[in-house]
Amino acid sequence: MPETTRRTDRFPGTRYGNRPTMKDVAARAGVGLKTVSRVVNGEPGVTAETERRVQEAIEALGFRRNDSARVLRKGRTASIGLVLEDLADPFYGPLSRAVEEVARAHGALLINGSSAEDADREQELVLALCARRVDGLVVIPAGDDHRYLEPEIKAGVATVFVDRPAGHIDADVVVSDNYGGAHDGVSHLIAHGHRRIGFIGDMPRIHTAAERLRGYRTAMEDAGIPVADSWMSLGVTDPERVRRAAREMLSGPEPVTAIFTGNNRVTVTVIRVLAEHTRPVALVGFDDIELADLLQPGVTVVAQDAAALGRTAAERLFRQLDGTLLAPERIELPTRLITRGSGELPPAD
Amino acid sequence: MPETTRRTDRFPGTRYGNRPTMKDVAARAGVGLKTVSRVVNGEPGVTAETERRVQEAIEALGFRRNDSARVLRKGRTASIGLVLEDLADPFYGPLSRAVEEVARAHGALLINGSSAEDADREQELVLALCARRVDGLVVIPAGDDHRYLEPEIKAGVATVFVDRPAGHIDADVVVSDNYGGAHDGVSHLIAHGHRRIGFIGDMPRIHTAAERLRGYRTAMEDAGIPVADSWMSLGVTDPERVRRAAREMLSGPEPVTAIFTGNNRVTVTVIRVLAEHTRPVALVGFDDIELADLLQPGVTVVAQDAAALGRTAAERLFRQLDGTLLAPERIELPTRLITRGSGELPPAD
DNA sequence: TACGAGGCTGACAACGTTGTCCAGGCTCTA
DNA sequence: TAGAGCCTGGACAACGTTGTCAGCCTCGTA
Repeated sequence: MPETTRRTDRFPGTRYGNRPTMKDVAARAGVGLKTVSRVVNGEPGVTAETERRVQEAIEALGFRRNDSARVLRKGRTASIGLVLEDLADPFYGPLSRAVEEVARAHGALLINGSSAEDADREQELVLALCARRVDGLVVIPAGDDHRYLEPEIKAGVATVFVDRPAGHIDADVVVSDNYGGAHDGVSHLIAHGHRRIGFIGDMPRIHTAAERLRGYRTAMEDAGIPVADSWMSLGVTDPERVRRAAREMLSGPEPVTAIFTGNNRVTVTVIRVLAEHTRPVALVGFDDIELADLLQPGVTVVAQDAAALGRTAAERLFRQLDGTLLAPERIELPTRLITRGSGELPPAD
Repeated sequence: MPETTRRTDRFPGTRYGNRPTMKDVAARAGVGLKTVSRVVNGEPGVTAETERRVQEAIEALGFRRNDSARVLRKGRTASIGLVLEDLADPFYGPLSRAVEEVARAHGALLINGSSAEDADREQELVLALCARRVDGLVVIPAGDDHRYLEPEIKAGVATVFVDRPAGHIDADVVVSDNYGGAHDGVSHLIAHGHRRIGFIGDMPRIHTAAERLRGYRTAMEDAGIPVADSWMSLGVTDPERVRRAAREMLSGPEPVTAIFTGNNRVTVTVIRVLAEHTRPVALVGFDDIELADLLQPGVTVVAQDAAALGRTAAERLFRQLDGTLLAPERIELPTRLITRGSGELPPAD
């Protein structure tokens, strides 16, 4: 029975049960505490025979090093935090996975949490992660003021923002070329003869939404097409309202012949609306969606590389931790137009 | 400047930078260490005036409690681990999110990792989580021997397996009714007149795959239909081989008129094959897929409730931690047949 | 006025690990 | 054979926090 058994009496709430400690292992192996530490960490300076005895004791007691104590002593936790909007969103799965792979390559674990698009919850999560002393943070911001992070960053928490820039602080950020992608997508529709093109996107206070809107506006302007207010629907994101917005654009006095959708969720809903619609309407969506190629017609999209966003951000994070990184920077990854049919439909008035 | 500044000189590797500690806060506020602890933890027995002074010092120094030290002292980490196959798989997103929500409701953080369907990596991850002293583990097993977890469970790490049962140990497990779901799906095809029904699934050493295969076999048997070997393709999972397997079934001497697919990835590939195929072939797939309703025809599926799996497992985990839970149990959640068209096509010979 | 009760506060040890430093035993050489 | 140098092992403090406990101060009451 390990020496530490008594503990439970004093802390009935503990869940460690009676985990053996290095002290217990040392006692059983008949060696000093530090010798056990050396064996566990593969440090040199231990005879093969002593090592064998220690290993045997470890085995017998089922000892496992307590990393909390280790962290306390060493100062590094070898873990990083990832705060995103919603793990269940198919866009974030690959991103999260990419961050994890990079972390793994650096021997770090990933702690993550969903902000549910709520600024307070984002802050709560981030600060909880800081209290855990994660070495670094990858944050997909929900809020637009991140000054609360200043003391943390000053204290050495590496931080990289992804998908949207940080608010009111100077930090690394990795984003997609939202403006350029939207510009490409809308120009593509224009090149196929469309002039009355609708836009359905999120609230412009969200950075990505604002940039995509700007891409739409500029592409129209570049082509010399004045935009009617009724062609734009902003801040609309729940399916029911998207559906209504789409129907209005399609049936107004100046009905659109094409729609550009600002994110994957909107795209899916609009596809449903168009499926019920008799007149063919062209569609280009921001973000790729699964099975887009199997629909009739295939859905033309402006695709972001979610995995690349995550990978780039995580790599930058670890470069901050290495100390090989200098000033905060903004990195923009290109988007890719994937033509599948829906964006190449001619205007049908 | 906080007193702990010196630290950096001694441990140049540390990333804490110079984080103020409670000691620093105490010094600045002119109070004792324990008083700071009381304020930080909202314990009673502190005058309003003293509390104000402490809060002020906390603010000024940017202090944040070090949870590693707290954990070491208290014994509970208020974090749980989730080990799954691949975060990027759309099936696991909602599951992971559901686990997170339950954890959040219990004030715990979620640490997760992908095993990449590799048994060694699963073990490595699980043990790393145990070294962090997570309070509990939710595991979607990749390997089939979990005896390595015995000392951990004995030491008090709550453990729940999801989606597939644990190997060689007695532990809580939450699974879908894979057998029943597959039986329903295949019976549905039979009810629509099919007799030559193909099955494409994963290796039967994977529990879910074996159960689904059993559902297929039993449904056929129940209908008195002998199964030709050429109708079954097992252990096939990469797109190229699935494609080949499907084509062979469709063109053999006894061509199938319907296919039952064993998981979402297989289903997607088979949909692609059928899209190029002239003769209409019925299809029912295990697992729901996004946009399945928008394809022509809509894809009939046997849907699992991934979120419910995660939620149920996590709740059980916390009941283990509460101590309100008794013996390990196996919980089976029902599946649901969603008819959308592809499963209702009549046989076309 | 003296005394006890109760409210605040702080000193101290402990959580399990690792870095530092020293002791003792060995080998090797002059 | 003595001294230098190396190798192995252990004692001890420290990481930042919390539980225990004892001391002090104030207030009410006899």
